[in-house]
Amino acid sequence: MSSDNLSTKNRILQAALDLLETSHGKGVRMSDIAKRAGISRQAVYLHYENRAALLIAATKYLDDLKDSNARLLASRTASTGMQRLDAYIEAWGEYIPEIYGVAKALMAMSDTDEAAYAAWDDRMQAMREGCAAAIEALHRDNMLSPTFSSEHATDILWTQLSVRNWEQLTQQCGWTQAQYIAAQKKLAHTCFVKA
Amino acid sequence: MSSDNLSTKNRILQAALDLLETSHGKGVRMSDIAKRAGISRQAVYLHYENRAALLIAATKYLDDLKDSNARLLASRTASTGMQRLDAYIEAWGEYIPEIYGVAKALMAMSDTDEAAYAAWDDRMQAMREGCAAAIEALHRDNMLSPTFSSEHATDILWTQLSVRNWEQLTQQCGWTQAQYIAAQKKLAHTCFVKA
DNA sequence: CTGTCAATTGACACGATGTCAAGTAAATTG
DNA sequence: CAATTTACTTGACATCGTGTCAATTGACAG
Repeated sequence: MSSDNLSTKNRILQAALDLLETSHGKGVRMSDIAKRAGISRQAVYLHYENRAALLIAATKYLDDLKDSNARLLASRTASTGMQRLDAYIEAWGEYIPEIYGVAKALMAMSDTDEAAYAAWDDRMQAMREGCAAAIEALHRDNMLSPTFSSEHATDILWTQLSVRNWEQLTQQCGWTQAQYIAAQKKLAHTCFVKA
Repeated sequence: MSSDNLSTKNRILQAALDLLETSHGKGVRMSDIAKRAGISRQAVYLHYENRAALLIAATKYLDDLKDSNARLLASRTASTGMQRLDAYIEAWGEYIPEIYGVAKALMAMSDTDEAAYAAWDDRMQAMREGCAAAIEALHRDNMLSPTFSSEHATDILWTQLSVRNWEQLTQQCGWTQAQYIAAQKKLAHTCFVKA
């Protein structure tokens, strides 16, 4: 409860985030995190039950640091549906590289750890809400293309904006971040905006 | 070299495939595979160097079983670019659920095992060739929309048809296989075919 | 001075992969 | 038929990472 306690807890989270960012989420062990936080491996467990809990806490900590909610909600203030769609694609798209390391680690853990899966799924459902809101805004403007239902359009946009897709396009295909954002906007217009 | 040897090797692969299919690639241990193949855990290593090698062999074995190459190449015989695009989306789309289990396991291993990564990457590059060929066919028919370059269109189609996206749309969004195929075709038409 | 709290150290269990040596049983070969 | 080879078995053991436990230390607070 003391501020020392808080400080150690945060030092652990910061250590985890540093390591996950530089290693792209791969091969970061509890002992590595402890070493970087300047404490013993066992002491980490005084603050976090297990690896999954630590990773989950790290993503929440990162959200606060980067003020992600504010950034994503900002897109909701756009006046037209199209502006709103663009703003959301940009806000989320610029956010992905900042969470990529932790996200990768959390996704990898999701395969084996129930809690990690739930935590990641929760975030992705929140992200889906943003997609649904953007599609809904288009619909209200009577600008939603009849090609797909609102429901299907949301599913497609949600999938299109996944972290895995960002990874593939930027890491494997060699797109720059700017190309990624521009292409996703163009793609969404082509698919969802009435001609 | 004897047919007994071959038979055991194949029994191991078949056991692995059976288990991976029913468990969706999660939590299949060497001992599980051995048990199902009816041999001791250690004996598996007489046939396959390690888990990664076994998984890689299993995907190749599955390809042969399902005659995947023939099915994917068949799309190349379509006369128009659009037919070719549709045929490829359908052939690959129908193939995904058949390899899903092994694919999931191989993708999970790719995080830690270099050889597994190389094997999976190799398959994905081959899949990308198919996408590139379909886009190229559209281009030759002068039916490729000017929205994206051939290169970018290939990247987008390749990403759109990823196993992860299939997984998200069918498992998380609850799409049926038929809905998935239909939507992917519609999506590709909207994005890549000249209006 | 005494208790509490954060952290340390060393030891250890577990699960999974992978290795090694010795042994067996059946088929193959001289 | 006897010797050898082949495929496999068994049991033991190393390694790595996670997670736990008990005993100890050092600081700080009442």
